[in-house]
Amino acid sequence: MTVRTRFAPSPTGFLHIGGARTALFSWAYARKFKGQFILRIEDTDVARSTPEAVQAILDGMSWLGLDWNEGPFYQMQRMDRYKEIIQKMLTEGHAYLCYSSKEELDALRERQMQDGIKPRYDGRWRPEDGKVFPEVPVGVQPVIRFKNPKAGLVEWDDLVKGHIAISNEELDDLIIARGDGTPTYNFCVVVDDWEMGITQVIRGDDHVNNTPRQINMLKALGATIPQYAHLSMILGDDGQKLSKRHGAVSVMQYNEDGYLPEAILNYLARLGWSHGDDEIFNMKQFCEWFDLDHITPSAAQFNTEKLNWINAHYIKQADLNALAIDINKRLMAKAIKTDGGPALNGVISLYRDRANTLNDLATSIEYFYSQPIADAAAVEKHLPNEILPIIKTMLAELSSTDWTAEAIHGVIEQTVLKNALKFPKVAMPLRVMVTGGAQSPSIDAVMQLLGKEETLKRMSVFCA
RNA sequence: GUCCCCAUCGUCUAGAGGCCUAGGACACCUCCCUUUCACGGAGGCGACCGGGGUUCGAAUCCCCGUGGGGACGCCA
Repeated sequence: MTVRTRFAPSPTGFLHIGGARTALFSWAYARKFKGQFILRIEDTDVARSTPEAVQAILDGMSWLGLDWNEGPFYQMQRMDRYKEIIQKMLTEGHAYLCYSSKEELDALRERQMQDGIKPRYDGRWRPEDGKVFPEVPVGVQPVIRFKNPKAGLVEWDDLVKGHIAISNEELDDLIIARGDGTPTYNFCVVVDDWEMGITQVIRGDDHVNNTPRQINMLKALGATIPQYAHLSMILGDDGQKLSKRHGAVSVMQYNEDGYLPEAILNYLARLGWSHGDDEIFNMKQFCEWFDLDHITPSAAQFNTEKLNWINAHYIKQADLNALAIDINKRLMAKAIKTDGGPALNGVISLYRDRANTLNDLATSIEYFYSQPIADAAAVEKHLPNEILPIIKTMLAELSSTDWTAEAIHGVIEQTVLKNALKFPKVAMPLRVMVTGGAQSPSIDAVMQLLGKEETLKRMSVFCA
C-alpha cells in the first residue's frame, strides 16, 4: 500500500516550530516511502480561522521547502460531504440529537470536577432502550453527538509511544456537529483521514486523547483505521511550554533573524529523532534515513545555541552568490547601499566563517559600505598618541603602494621592523581606524578589499 | 480531581540484557594555530530520577514511588 501522510494545521495562527517539525516528519515519511504528502487546512472553527493565517502557513511551508502532492484541501469546502455522513450516522443510530444547553453542560462539568471524577457528558439525550427523555426544549438548536461504545477497550499500537489502551468508560459522547450544523474537529479529521486514504497519521502528542474517539468513529463508519504516530512536544529554550504568550514564534521569524531553511530543517530533524551520531545532513539524506522507530517519546527542549552552530555550518557551505543576494537585501533594509562599495562576494568570503546568522554577517560587514563609528574603548586601548607619528609615516608609504594584500602586508611588516615593535602594535591601530572596532579578519585583507582611497581616507581622519 | 504519556551529561541524543569503567553533538574550560576576534585542531569537565524485583548479568525487562507533561470545549 502506498504511504499517504498529511499535515493538517488549523489556520488560527502562523506556522510555528512545533508545527514545522510535525510537517517535516510527515513529509519525510511520505518521501522515504515514495508516497504522497497531503496538506489539509482544518478551518472548521470559523470564528478563529483567517485567510492571513492560511497564507502564513503556506509561506512557512514553502520557505522550508516542504512541498505537498495533494491539496491544500479546505475542510470548509467539504461541508456537504460531512453533512451527508452525519445524516448517515444519524439514520444508522451511530449519532443522536442532544438538546442540552451550554449552561447545563458547564454546570454538569463543574459538579463532576468537584466530585473528583473525570468531567464528561452524562448521556442524558442518548437513546437507550426504555429510556424516558426530558421534554424537548423549544427554540434550542440541538447538537449532534456520536454514540460512543459504553464498554470495552480502544487500543492501538502507536508508532512512537507503543501500545496504548483506553477504556471506553473514560470516553463520552462527543459533539460531532454544533448547534448551527457545522461539524467539529474530531469528526472532520475522521472523515478526511478516511476518505483521503491516510495510512499514517503523524501529529502532535496533544492528540493522543482524541485518538480513541476517532478510532471508535472510524469503526462506526466501517473505515480502515490508519496507523498513528504521536510526536512529543517541543519546549522553549527555557524548558517552558511554548504558547502564543510564551516563546512560540513563526518559522518566518527565523528567516528574518537570519537563519537558513536548511539549518532549521536539519536542526528540527535532530530534535526528537536521531540516526546514530549523525548531526549534519541534508534533506535528501534525511528522507532516506528517516523512520518512526528512532523518534524519542519524550519532550525536547529547543536550544538556540545548537541551532546557531548548525546555521553557522550552512552559512559556510552556502552558495556565495545566493548569500550575496540575501545579505544585500538585509543591508538595504537598513538603508545601506552596497553598489559602489567593495564587491559583496569578496567581503562575504572574508566574513562568512565568523557568523552564526545572516544578520550577524550583514552587521559585521556594514563598515565596508558606511562610515563606522569608532569604538571609544578600542581607540583608547589601541591608538595611543605615541603611535600616531608612525601611522602618519605609514599613511604616506601606503599611498604609493600597489593595492594588494601582500604589498599592504609588506608595508606593515616594514613599519614593525623599523620601529622594533610587535606586529599587533601596528595592526591593531590600523584595525580600529579602518573598521571602527578591535576585531576583524586579517587587516591587510580588509584594507585591500575596502580599497585604497577609502582606507587612506579613514586613516587620515585620525592623523589630522 | 480523573485518564493518558514521559524520565541517560546544563541541552539534543546513542543505547533494543553482556560490546557501557555509558558513546556523539551543542554549550562550557584548557591548550595549539594566530595579526585582534572568530574559524579550525587537540584535550577536559559532565548523565543512566529513587526503591524494589527478574536474571549468572540491567541504562536497557517488570512493579511501586517521585518528578514532569498532556487531555478532560458546540477549539483544533
